[in-house]
Amino acid sequence: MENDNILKALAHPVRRDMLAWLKEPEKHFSSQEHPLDMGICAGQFERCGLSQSTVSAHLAALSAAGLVTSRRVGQWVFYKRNEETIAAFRATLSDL
Amino acid sequence: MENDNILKALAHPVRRDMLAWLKEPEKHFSSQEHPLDMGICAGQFERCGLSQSTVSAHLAALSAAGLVTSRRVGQWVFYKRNEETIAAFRATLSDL
DNA sequence: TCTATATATCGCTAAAGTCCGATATACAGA
DNA sequence: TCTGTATATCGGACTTTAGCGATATATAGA
Repeated sequence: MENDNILKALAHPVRRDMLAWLKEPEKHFSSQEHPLDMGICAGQFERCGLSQSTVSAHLAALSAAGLVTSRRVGQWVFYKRNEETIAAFRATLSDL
Repeated sequence: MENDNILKALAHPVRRDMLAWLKEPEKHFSSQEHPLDMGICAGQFERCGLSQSTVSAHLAALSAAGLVTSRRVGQWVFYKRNEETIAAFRATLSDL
């Protein structure tokens, strides 16, 4: 659990938005065809206005930091928050 | 209270070290000539191994983020943690 | 096997961040 | 006013990050 990757990942507003959206899927991704409890598929995040390749890179950064998990199902990749890592990170910030 | 500046400031290991050192001044800055409760003067942070100008820039980043306060006394500038901002930031991270 | 869709990766450019030495500014004290 | 010390700012080199379009890969379905 390296805090450095996490803090670098959080140092970008788009990635923070993505994490925040994932916190309330039913609120932000009701348009998704797939059931929300599978996670949110990557394409949904293009709503941030950036290109597909850039969105993919942001998701990869969140994933590398351990802030989200991903799972491929068919042609889609579904993302979910990784609450364990997030909670652990928050705990380390208690003694910031 | 701009979270963006704070997270960007925290996204650098040297600046996190600086903040951590300031948490226990007696532990890390016992060599300082001035009383520790005035704060820690900028030069003390050059122990990180970076140049004076770079250290000054890092301190400026921390200050711009509101994570530290600074006070000039004579030719020195003393830095202290800004616990209010830090606590408020930690609170916002509760709903990360 | 062919086509269509979703995602990842590549190659590139632009912008931002990091670092340094040199210089400027602020202050103290002679 | 002059000198010495502490800190800040400037200018430039270098690295990293962010963004894009194009292409590659993975999968589904005909």
